[in-house]
Amino acid sequence: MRKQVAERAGVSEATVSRVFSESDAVKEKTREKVLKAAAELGYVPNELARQFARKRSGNLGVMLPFVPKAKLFSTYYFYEMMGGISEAAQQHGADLLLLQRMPGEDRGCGLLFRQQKIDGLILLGARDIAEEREELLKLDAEGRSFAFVNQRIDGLEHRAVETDHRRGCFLAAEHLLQQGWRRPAFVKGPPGFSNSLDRLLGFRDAMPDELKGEHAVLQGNYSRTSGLALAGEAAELLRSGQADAFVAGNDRMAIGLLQGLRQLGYESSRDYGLTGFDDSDGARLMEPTLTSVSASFYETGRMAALIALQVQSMPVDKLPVGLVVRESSLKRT
Amino acid sequence: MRKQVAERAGVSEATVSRVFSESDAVKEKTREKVLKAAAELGYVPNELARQFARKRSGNLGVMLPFVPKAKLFSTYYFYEMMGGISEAAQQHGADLLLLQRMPGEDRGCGLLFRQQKIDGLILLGARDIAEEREELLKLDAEGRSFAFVNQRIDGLEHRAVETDHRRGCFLAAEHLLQQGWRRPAFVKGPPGFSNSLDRLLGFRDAMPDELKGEHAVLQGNYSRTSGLALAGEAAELLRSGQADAFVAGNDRMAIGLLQGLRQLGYESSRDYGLTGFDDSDGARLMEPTLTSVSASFYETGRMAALIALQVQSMPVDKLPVGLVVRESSLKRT
DNA sequence: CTGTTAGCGCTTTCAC
DNA sequence: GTGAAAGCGCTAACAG
Repeated sequence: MRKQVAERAGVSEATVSRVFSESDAVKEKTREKVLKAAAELGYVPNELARQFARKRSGNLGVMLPFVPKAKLFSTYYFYEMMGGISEAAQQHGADLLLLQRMPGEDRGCGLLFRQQKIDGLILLGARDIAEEREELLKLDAEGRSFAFVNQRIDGLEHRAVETDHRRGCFLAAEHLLQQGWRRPAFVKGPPGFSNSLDRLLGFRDAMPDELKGEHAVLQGNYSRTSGLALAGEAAELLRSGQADAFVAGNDRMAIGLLQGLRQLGYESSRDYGLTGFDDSDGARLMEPTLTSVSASFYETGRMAALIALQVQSMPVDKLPVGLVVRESSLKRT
Repeated sequence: MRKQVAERAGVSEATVSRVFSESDAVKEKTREKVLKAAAELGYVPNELARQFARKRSGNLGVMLPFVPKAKLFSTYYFYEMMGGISEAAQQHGADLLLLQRMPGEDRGCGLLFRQQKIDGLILLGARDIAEEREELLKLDAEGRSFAFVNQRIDGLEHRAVETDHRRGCFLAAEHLLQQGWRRPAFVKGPPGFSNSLDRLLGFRDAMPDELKGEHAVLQGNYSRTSGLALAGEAAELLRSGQADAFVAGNDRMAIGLLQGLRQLGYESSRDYGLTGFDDSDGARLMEPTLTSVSASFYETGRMAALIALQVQSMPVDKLPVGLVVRESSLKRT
């Protein structure tokens, strides 16, 4: 096939290759002849062969955490992130290979590189547990090109792209206080994710000295269900006056909490203040609408892709966040 | 590398290949020797070379429609579908290559096959427009292995996996009538998608004879915003008695409509009945919760993948749907 | 600028 | 069962 193109154009196969690689300088005249011949014969270079010869698959792997039925991270988060990743990949001519971490066997990420299935990798649900940290450190030591998202792992700061979780929850808590709520409590995400802690720290940053050590912390797991389950505890805090508002670690928990508290007769904005985090679609759908913190996950994904594709190294700063004020946190007067 | 493994195991390279291909019969003894040698040297076959030699990339392409900022399809729909696709792919040893159709240039799907980037393809946002139909018919004629989802295209029935949209809306409309609502109206999805029409037909199926030609139809585009925008028209129908309930083509429009009507003073279940379609997360979040039709998009995706991977041909039936009754459609007495 | 010549790492006949 | 040898379709020196 390529041979015929070469013949037809009166050049060697190598020249055909050059034309399609767009790399080497080829005389414009020759170029045209080759392109014409190729068009006439309907020739398209075989990417697979090209990848093989170049020893680069051209694929950017995206590793999803194993999400059984429960969605580990909100679909909104996922979708936005993928959008950014996809854009960056497209811009740099990479294809996206979607990988899913399996429950038992974790087919080490390193394998994917050694198999040459991918040139770069983005990890989406990375946790800071020994097992995983070890694997990633090894990957880094091997010089693999990868990035992960919204997670801090000692020694791998150059591979992490993070939103400013801390500042986000700071803004949320500060806003509640400004609204006149007196004793915010925090609804925390699961351990294993550094952002669970970071968000709590941001919340604390906003507390006045007399509350610094005093506020309540409820433990959830970022799911709506966990928020729902915490409603009883939350109601007790409200009843006893230990809290009059909640900064939730994410929207899903906030939404669950709101729904649970409603069943117990408490209405946000009237009886308590509430904020979420992520500015997900759900925040807009709620009644009342949920005050939240927007973090550009699209940009986060784009950034991670750029790092994994080695077109850019880590930015110095965390990605910015913004408070989105809606009804749930406003104090009805 | 492979050579060393061969030497160390005292066999030829061909045998090493055989062991890792798991295909040819190799004496158990030899097999063990090779595996041992490979383990000691940390040898892993290069997938890229293997794919090249086999002339099969092992990739299942998933083509997403171009979704600028507005999400063409709900993220829920997408996520579920991907789950099913991913499961099937994993089960059959295929990797997922995520493709995104670009706005202007549609880099024909055929190219991906000719480049050998993919062995099979799933189209997620296929529309029945001339341009697209033509491309797909050509693809089919070329004998490419692909499948698309929730769309009917003449001559490509064997490549489509569909939910029973018609029955879904039939169930929804029937339920409203049983609840005592007298004049349901339909909120239709955008043209170009056969399911927009199918859902309308299902709705009609449920209408008693005297309403068959009489019911109102509002035109939306499957987005929440479009539902919101239709609230004025809907309110007018309610006011004039031309309608007292709405069967929406999907949840997003139903949610938008519910929100819009609320602003105008109409409450679902009290002032009108309402159903959605998709049983998305949002349906559960609403207040009141939204009655909807659940369609197993997970299964849809799985099915499509099996077809695209040629492990199975089209099932005779459309995938089943189920009514999920929640508050929005119940007549308050 | 262009042609020649080796491979890339694996699969796959075809003998033995 | 196993080995030898011929590619797969392209890239990448190296000459000229």
